[in-house]
Amino acid sequence: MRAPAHRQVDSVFGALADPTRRRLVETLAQGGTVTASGLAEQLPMTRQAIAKHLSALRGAELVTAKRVGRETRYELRPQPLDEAVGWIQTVSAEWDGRLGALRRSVEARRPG
Amino acid sequence: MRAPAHRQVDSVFGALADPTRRRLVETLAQGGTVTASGLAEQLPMTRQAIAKHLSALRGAELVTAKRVGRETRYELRPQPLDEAVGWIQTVSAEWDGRLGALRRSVEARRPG
DNA sequence: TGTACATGCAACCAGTAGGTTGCGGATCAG
DNA sequence: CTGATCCGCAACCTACTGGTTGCATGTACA
Repeated sequence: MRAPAHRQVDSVFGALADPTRRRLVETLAQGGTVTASGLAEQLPMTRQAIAKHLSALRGAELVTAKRVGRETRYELRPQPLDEAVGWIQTVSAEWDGRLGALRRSVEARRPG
Repeated sequence: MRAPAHRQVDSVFGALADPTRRRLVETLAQGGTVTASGLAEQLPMTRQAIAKHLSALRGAELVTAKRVGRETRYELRPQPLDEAVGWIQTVSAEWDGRLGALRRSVEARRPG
């Protein structure tokens, strides 16, 4: 792995920050329309706007693009989502651990 | 619950999209310095910039602010992170389910 | 071959986001 | 009281982002 995990977490959270992009991810997860034009029909914006969003998702490696004839099929690739979940769980665990330590210290201080 | 979950997911992913903000969350999770001035000393930017970021985190309810004397103590509040993880897991589950259905259909079609 | 559809690329535009500086108001220490 | 902090608010600037339009390319098909 060439790129450090930080970069990926960054691009993944960045990609997920936009509601339209999350909507696209949801649609792709459900196996919905997989071309930019098809997706554009379901949303109030241009095909090019959708294409840009798909490009961002591809940048985060959340989506793969495969050209089939004259159309481009997009497919979800959920692995990078694990990176995001991993970051969150690390932070949560650290926080919980610290809370646990605090709790123990309080109980030690007040042994009644 | 007054605010629909969508809004919260939106603000949470939005807050987490910025590297500086994630850094702040990590520091707070480790129980590090909890005032804007203190955090500013550890990062190459102004106290006001940090304050803005903390404001964004507070907007996502990822952080609570408590005034103590002349300083403001910030504390992590990890619950909203669960919303984000929930969204991701929903998407992943749908995708996996669809892949499972596809696999079953393929096997049914090719019963050798 | 000619027409219609699906893309990609580039230019352009308005709004927002991240950052800075410059205040003025509280609060603690001497 | 005075000075040193710590803070919040507001104005301002720049860069990026989300969107649009226009155009040129490539593929399907009659």
